[in-house]
Amino acid sequence: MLKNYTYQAVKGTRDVFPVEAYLYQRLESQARKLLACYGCGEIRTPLLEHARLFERGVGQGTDIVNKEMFFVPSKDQDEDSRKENARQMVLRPEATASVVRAYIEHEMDKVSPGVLRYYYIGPMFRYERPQRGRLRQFTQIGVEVLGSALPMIDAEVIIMLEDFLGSLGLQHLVFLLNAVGCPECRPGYIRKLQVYIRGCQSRLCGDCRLRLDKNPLRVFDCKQPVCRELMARAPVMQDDLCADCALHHEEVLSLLDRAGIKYQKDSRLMRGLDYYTRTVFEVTSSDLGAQNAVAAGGRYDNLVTELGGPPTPAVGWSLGVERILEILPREPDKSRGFFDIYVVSPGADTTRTFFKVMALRRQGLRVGLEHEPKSVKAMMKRADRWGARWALWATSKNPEKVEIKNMANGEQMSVGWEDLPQLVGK
RNA sequence: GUGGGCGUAGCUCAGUUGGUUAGAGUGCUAGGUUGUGGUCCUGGAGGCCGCGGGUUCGAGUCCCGUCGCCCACCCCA
Repeated sequence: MLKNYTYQAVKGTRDVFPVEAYLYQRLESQARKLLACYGCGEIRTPLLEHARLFERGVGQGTDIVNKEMFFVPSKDQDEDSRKENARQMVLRPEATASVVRAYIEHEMDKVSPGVLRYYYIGPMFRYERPQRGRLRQFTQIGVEVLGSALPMIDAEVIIMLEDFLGSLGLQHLVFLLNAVGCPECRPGYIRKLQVYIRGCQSRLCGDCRLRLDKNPLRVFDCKQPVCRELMARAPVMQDDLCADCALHHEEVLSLLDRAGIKYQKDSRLMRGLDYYTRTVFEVTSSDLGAQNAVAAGGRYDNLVTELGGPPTPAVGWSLGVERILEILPREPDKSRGFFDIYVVSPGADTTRTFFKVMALRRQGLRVGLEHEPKSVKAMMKRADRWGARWALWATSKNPEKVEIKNMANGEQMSVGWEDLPQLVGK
């Protein structure tokens, strides 16, 4: 809107002002509280990682590393090597690989033997075309549990997620579950699937013909009616699970049943990341647009060795904070209660009032004070808009006393400055 | 990367087949109420109609370009 140059937020990023930031804070503190009950400790890994980590960890064939990474050129490269080396660092597109990297790098299996439970909260970056429910910078809350292959851990992690989503009072959620096998049984299944798909290749859409060789499992995700219909009769992984995977899956299901978790088995559910084994799951919401996944996760028993660590089975999930916020029931009054006290008239001695207010703030009261006040009427309006609980007048006659009005019921009284903390205190 | 839609007060949007001074609601502001908010009434401020070019006597309106936003595909949280 300015003449020549306008500064605006980078595409796919958003500014969050206090009213909305408050919603983030509440969601995050709820998550921290609940996850701590499950024994998860917070882990903070850098937003910057080497591209190699995700190429190896998430997988070369995935969109996330193929076309969605934000590359960060580093400063100390000379011009000649810049082009090549520019691919070295990226803003993290997800955090599982980072957590595993940190786990291996710090030899946590030796530092703290046993099952380790971590959670993280923070921004992720993916270079995608923005749309509803899809930002280039978005926030994830995630959990990673390392060190156990027991089905009970799968169940625990899933219950944790269910518990959290349930505590938010979200409606219209669907919990999808699948088993995707392991290196023992998956390759055989994929060959079988390819044979089936090849059989009806001519009827598939163009995209799916390409997927056939690159990643046949993705054909299950296709939304074309023709492909869906054909894939409805395709062989499913579940019938080809090896004995261990089948048993594991059964036990997870039985635990979830006993926990009273409602889920749908979905043999078409294929996570888009290469590292998943055995249990995968996804929570979707019909209140969102096309990007309807609220949370997703699964078991990744081979990722730690893949990244050079000791054999360490693991499970985890992550959820999209912005997507949660979008479907969270909105409260009508957003900025209610921002101030405990709002000064509508500083009186004759404004400096004195200034320091009185400072003293109240040091005692933990949230006090609003305008240094260039308008008419009292206007100030009252502001006090109301901020949702202040009390409006305050400093009186010129008696500087030790103030007039104070309860904004909720209109009652007004005269008290000393020193009485305020007790009167107003929560 | 591919489609489709949309850019007009801070915000949500009207704006006739091109026509002279671009509107409403909300918000902001001042007053009605000589320190008192949430209702009501009255006044005021606030717009190069995204940007650039073209057609025309005349463009918010038509054409071209460009930038931006949104939605969908793809993919995912």
